[in-house]
Amino acid sequence: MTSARERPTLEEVARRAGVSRATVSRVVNGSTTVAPPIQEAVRRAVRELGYVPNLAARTLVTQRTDSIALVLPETATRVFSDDPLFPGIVRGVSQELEAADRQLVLMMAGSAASHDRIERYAMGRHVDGVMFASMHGMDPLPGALARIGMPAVCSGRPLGRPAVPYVDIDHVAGVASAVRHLLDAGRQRIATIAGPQDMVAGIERLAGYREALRDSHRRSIVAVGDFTRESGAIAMRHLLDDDPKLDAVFVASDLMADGALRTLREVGRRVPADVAVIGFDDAEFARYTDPPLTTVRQPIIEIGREMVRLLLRLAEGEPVEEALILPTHLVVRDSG
Amino acid sequence: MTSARERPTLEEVARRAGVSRATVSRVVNGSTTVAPPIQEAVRRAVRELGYVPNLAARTLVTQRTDSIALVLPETATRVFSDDPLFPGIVRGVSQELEAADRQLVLMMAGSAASHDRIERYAMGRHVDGVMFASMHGMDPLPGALARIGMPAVCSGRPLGRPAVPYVDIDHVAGVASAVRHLLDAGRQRIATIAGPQDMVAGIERLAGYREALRDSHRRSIVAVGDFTRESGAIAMRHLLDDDPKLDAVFVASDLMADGALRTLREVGRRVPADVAVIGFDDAEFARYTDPPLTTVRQPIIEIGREMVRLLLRLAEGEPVEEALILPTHLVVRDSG
DNA sequence: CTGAAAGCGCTAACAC
DNA sequence: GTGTTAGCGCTTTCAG
Repeated sequence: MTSARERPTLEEVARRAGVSRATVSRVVNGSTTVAPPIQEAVRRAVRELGYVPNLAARTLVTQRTDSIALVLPETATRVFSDDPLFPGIVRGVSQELEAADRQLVLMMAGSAASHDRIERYAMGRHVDGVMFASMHGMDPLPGALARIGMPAVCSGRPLGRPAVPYVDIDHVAGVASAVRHLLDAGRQRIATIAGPQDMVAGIERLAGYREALRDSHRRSIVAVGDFTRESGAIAMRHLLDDDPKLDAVFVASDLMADGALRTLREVGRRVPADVAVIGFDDAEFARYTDPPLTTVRQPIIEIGREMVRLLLRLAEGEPVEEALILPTHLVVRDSG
Repeated sequence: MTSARERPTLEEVARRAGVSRATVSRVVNGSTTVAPPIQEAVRRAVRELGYVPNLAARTLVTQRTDSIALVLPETATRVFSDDPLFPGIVRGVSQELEAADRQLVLMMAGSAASHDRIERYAMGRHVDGVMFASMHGMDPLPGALARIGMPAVCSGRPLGRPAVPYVDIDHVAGVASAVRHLLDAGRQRIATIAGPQDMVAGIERLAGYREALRDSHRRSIVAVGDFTRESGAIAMRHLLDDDPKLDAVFVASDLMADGALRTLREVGRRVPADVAVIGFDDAEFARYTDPPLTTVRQPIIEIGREMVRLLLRLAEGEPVEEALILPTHLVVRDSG
């Protein structure tokens, strides 16, 4: 079915068209400095031979591939779970890359082995730049790439000293707006379900909560989840055990908030009458939960787009800001 | 931040280690025929210089990239929608590729421009092989790739004369088992919600339905959706308009079946008392619909894995079967 | 406007 | 075991 048919090279096209390799190269790459009749002859030869340029050869000399990687340090299962973050980032990135006529190469690194493979891939200059999203812990890869001159950017401030530019949102301000809203509504015991503490979004949102509560002299009531719906449901139970009288909970993601809502329903607490719930993300489904979720909106698609813009400028050698912090805002619905 | 720092080449490493390029190449590629002390010297030079092989150069001579593309001719939005097919395929493919230590590059082609870009990418030998899933209409790309000797496989029989090997399921048999189940339960008026008629899964499942009904001399009642939940809900309304007395419906995907369930609930029909519903896919959520969905299970992860196996053998030049048809089986739950 | 020639960085025979 | 050498297929000065 698939034969190892010899592929024609520039050389052969040139011979057939009766010109030099250089001329064929010019025509193939759309140079205008070639006489029309010759252009035509070359094009015909290309067509007849079914010539397709060898990208590796081209890359070797031009030092560019016109493709950009987006690496998600997660398993495929996780990336394709119901977490709305991944689709949002990918959509934003796709849109912007499309506009720049660059190929998006999506890579998932759920294991150490795949992380290594991606490292070789990116360090080997198989792409012109690399974007990271959903990073855990202190991944040395962005820094390593930057060190060898490979453009790299992150979504979410990298933990540790940021070695590459990043775009993130103002987590602390976002959480503050949520907590303030709860306080204004007269809530007394405000708990939180935090995200994983190896991710900056988890850490910052918890910090934001603590800070906001400290300002109003309340005590923190904390449970930690991992951004999945299930972990939210479980965390809510813990919270209820810890303080049966809590009357509000700020949840670090809508998915976890949905899980929390389920638990509250199961134990017979009314939302928002007994317990107010505020999520984070403003995921599509937050409008359809029962009751619809009050949540902190983050411009997730915009994050994807900004990453691309940053990366392309970096690749052009232009100076770029160290960080781009996008604003969030509270979307009030029925849950709190 | 990112400097265009000169990257060391084999040459420089060789000079520093006081050996030849060939020796460095051997060490880097793990050849055992190098004396241990020299190996050590080379490794040190590599480390000190931060040498990383240039993949384009390597590819140019070896003619391989160790990466494989999975192209999904859909927009990112669609790929990351709630359709469980994409995650399943990607998971199966990832697992198997991981085992083979190949890099997966995922490409989405939601527009004509991106389809073109992918064509250049694949034809240009940026990858060692290409897998296609979720194909619409008669895409010429798989055939074009095969023609230039680039290994390619599809999931789902390509429309038209298949130019490349493919793995698919036995749609007709799967549907037949569902319809037979309905018949055995004494259902009289069995309708169907078909999938899009530009996709083989849509076409075949409808054909299976027609065939099964013809055998039992019933009349067909057909509405067509596009595999989304929403289209299932709408199609169900049409069906009810067409034949208010229908007492069963075979739906070509679980997502559409879920939409149909919603419509039935809205118009006050009980499932399965008034109307039996059978879906297709055995998606995870089918267990949690109200009522839980009877459905035709297809081994979706296995499809992904088999695609990879086929592709790798193809790439090795081994002979492969034209098609691999995986079995389905009915999973009976409460809906019908 | 076109061609000749010099590599891009690497691997793989083939000598030594 | 290790080095020498000849390219892989392309772009890009530089002449003409």
